[in-house]
Parts: sequence; C-alpha cells; structure tokens
Amino acid sequence: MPELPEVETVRRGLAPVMEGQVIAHAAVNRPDLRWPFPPNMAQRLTGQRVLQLRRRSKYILADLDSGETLLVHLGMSGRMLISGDPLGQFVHNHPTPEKHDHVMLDMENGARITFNDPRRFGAMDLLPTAGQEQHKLLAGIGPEPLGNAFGPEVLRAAFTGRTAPVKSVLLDQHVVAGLGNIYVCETLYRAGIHPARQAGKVAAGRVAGLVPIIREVLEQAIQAGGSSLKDFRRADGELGYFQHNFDVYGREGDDCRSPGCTAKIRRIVQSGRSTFYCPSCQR
DNA sequence: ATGGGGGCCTGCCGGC
DNA sequence: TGCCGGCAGGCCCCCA
Repeated sequence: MPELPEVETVRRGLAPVMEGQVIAHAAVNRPDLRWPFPPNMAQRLTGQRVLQLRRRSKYILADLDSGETLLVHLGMSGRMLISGDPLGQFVHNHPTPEKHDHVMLDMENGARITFNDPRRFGAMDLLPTAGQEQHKLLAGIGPEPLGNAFGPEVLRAAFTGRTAPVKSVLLDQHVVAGLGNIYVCETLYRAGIHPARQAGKVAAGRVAGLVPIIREVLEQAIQAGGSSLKDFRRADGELGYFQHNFDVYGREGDDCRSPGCTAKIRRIVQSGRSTFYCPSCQR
C-alpha cells in the first residue's frame, strides 16, 4: 500500500505524539510479521524515549535513547493509528483491540500507537542507531527523491544500457527510494513516457525531465495526505485524498484527461503488476 | 549483472 | 447465500 507519500504522512501524524515521549509500555502480540521480531522487542522498547521520528524511503525510523532505532515498514496493508487523546484533538478515545493489531506502543502522554497489518507484509526490527545505514534492509537503497542527492545524473546512470522497462527501473528501490506502483504510473503519464519502453532507450532529455516530475508528484501527494484506496489511513485515522488526482492509476477504460486526447486509459501487466497508461500520450 | 517470476498473507469484489 | 478466481499500494529470493 504505502509508498513514500503515505509513509511520510504517517510519520508526520505520529511525530507530535511520539517525539520526545517515553514508551511507557510496549505490547507485542505475535512473534513475527514478514520476519521474526528481534529478540525481546517489547522489553527493548519499553521505557525508551523516542528522540526523533524519521523516514528513509518507505521505512519509518524511531531513534531511541538506548542507542537503538526502531525500524517499521508498513508493507501493503500496515497502519499505525493513534488512539487516546494526548493533545486533545483525536477522535478515537476508547480503543478496543481489533483483529491484526500486532504491536501497541503506549506513550507516557497517554497516546497509544497501534500497528495493524492484515496481510503481514510489514516488518519491524531494532538496529543500532550508529551505522544503521549498514542494516540489510537499508543498505543499497537509492537517494531520497526529495533530497539533494537525487538528480538527473542518478537516473542517467541507472537508465544507461538497461533493457528493462522504464517502469521496472523506477520501481527499483536501489535506483531511487520510495516510488511504488501508483506514483510510477502517474510519473510516467506526466512525463509522456510509455511504461514498457526500455529504460536505456529513453532520450537523455526526457530522463532528466523525470526528476522534477517525480518530485512534483510526490510533493503533491504528500500535500494531499497520501492516497487512500482500501487500506491506507493517516495516523489520525483520516483518509488521504490524492487518489482523486490520479490521471491513470485505476482508471482503465476511462478517458485520458489530457486536453484534446480521445484515447482511453489502458491497463497492462508488467512483472506481475498492473500498469496504467495512455497509449496516445505516452510513447 | 540483469530481468523475470514466485511467494509471502488476508480481505474484498464480481461472477455464477 | 456460497464458492472461486482475481486482484491489491511491497519486496526478498531464486532461477536462467
């Protein structure tokens, strides 16, 4: 589910009730998600102060004063919901544990953070804050698309000589961090690039042009609080609304929104995943 | 190295 | 109503 904008939306929602706060109690209701939890995870979380809540790619990272960092990935269906009323502004006051509530963090300020994930493609781990970039899941991830390390030369290098479809290369987290199925489709539509085109055959100017488009799509989606299809909720339980701004994703058979274009949006399957595009606007 | 496919899970929706 | 196939925002791992 969650791509960079959704994860960033969750992080922003959690930060006001988690940063600077002590985890008074952590409850872990099963031994694993996608992978086993680290040994004694509940004990290693309980009593720790959250110094900072960060995001790297699609991971949420909570630095603890124990010198460890809690890493959280939402997978396809993961949510982190706030309950309780620490700041006097949240609706969900009396939570009853629900199915698939796997981990709960009770903060000193009275907020409860519940990690719920029906499909359990999500993950949690604890890693040393120092040298965390060596962690298996973080090592080799490409630059943040909204950061200074990302630019035309990054894509140029990744695209050159590649016969894989441009869509696959943009989905590759080693190339650039945080893009998923939705935002790659939307990016390629705005760029006018056919998703099946071989990456190495995209003209240099169009490759460079992808950079500001990727940033624009992601920034607009963050501004909208992410996209809510089925599962995604912000940390306060509200829906994101960027799904109303999709040009192609999920719009198979609908009219292309480009002025003057009479084509219908198509869906194809690439590497087992749906791709939506306009056959007329994207070449 | 690179590209493609399988698999991990649950839930929902449409068709019969 | 119920069953079945297909589909879903991710990503590791294995194979050719």
